[in-house]
Amino acid sequence: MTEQAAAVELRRVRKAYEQVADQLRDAILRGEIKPGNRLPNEATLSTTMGVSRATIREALRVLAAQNLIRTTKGATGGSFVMLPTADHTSAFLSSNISLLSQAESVSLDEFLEIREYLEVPAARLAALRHTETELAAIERAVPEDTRDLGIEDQFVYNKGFHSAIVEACGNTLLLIAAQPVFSVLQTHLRRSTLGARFLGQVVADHRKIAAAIAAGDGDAAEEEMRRHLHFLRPAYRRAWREAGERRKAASG
Amino acid sequence: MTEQAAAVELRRVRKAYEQVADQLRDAILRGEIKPGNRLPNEATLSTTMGVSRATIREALRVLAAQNLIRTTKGATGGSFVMLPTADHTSAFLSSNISLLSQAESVSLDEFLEIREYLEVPAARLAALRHTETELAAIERAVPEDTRDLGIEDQFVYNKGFHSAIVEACGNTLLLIAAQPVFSVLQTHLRRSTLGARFLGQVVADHRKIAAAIAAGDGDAAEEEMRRHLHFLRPAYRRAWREAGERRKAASG
DNA sequence: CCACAGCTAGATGTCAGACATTTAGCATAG
DNA sequence: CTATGCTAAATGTCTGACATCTAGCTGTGG
Repeated sequence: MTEQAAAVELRRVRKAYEQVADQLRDAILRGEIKPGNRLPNEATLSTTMGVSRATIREALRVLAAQNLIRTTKGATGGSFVMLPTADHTSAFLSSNISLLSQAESVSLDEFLEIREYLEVPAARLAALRHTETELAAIERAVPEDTRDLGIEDQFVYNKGFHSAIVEACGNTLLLIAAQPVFSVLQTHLRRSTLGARFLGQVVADHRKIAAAIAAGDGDAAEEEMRRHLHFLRPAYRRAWREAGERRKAASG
Repeated sequence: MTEQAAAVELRRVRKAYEQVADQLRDAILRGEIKPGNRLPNEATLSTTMGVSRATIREALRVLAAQNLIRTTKGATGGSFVMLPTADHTSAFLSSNISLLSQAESVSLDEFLEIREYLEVPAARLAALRHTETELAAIERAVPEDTRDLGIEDQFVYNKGFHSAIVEACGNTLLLIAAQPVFSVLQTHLRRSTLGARFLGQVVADHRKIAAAIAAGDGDAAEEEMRRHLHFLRPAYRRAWREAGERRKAASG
């Protein structure tokens, strides 16, 4: 038997760059290196940790991809600890759930469902807590007249409107969660063809929601947003179905 | 003057490894390389993209950090496209919002607020849609008798209970969003001291919620969960305040 | 015919050293 | 005083070599 050695408590070898990344990440997470501080330069890290500069660099790329550091060139350059922003987090989340949806491990209903759980409260909170600036942004995101707008412009307004609301709700976490959901839904809708009637109704809904928010009427904002989201559902279902067919055609 | 060249439309140089990472990411996101497929090996990528292997490797580390690929050694090894799982996404989100909270750019109220928006609907959905297995998991996560449980055990049950519910709600996106919020709140609570009365009430609440879910009563589950979360608030506020003081003491 | 040890090919992991490039600040000439 | 150019310090990139891991093949003894 060769298995007697099993008692010696052996772990899988962790790759050197993973260990380096882990150590640095822990130091950052524990606050030993604070946001804005510079890490030791690559040569120093290399000698103190006993690995080559190439290994150090691979570890730094990992941390950079996680938005924990940012690296710049030049005499005053180096790797600086950075706080991940809401935008970073949203962007990452967005690409991840986009992949999940592509792989059909998340259904359209799940997207629609959680969107309602996030944006309906967001509309209420926006009505109750919005600042002047935020309200102005919301109203600016509703076009005056839709007739001379191209389809692309409509999408821009659309995105701007929903962004403005979740930003006005005063809850960063809600913002982080809601943006990616909306963004994934939109990329699907974008490939579908939409009628003028539909687009007109969207703008009309937006106008009603904006009015409720401006009036500070949380109940109305909530209700209008809920109706709006329900109104959108058939369009999303159609777009989703079409996307599924495209995918099937491409792979078959 | 040396500024006349401004007309030539120059862009900031993107680092080579970023360009490589972007190209590969796009190919993956567009579905040109499907989950499970293997990327060309590093040497091949190196020659076809016209950069050194070191550069390729740095790009691969970036993609790996974003859970888009996984790299293994050996003859049949290489870099394989991988679907990010809900767990991966949750874990990343968790570390990001943990940092945001440390930096005090997200307040406790925001955490409590969004937790309610996520877990209250989750309780309702769990009541309406749970499977046998999921219900069993929920009930297993409520201890029969709390008297012989250590504080650590209570935390384990606690975490298990909330996990079981969001898993039973049948919405992966809700799961992805709710887990990190809960997890960050718990790490704060864990460093606080909690009385036996408090812990007893927590278990009693959990039992009521579990009963409502078992009965398939969505309204009751929703209401009990809301009451439970409101009951918890003072404890979180105290824990959060203590954490703030600890931080201040450490830095001052 | 089977089990097993060892070999081998193919891939990633790591190292060392060199050179290129960028950037800020300093020194210097006009 | 200003503009120019030099220099130091850091990251960015390349090259080539060697180490290590892993699956599968291969040959051999039972």
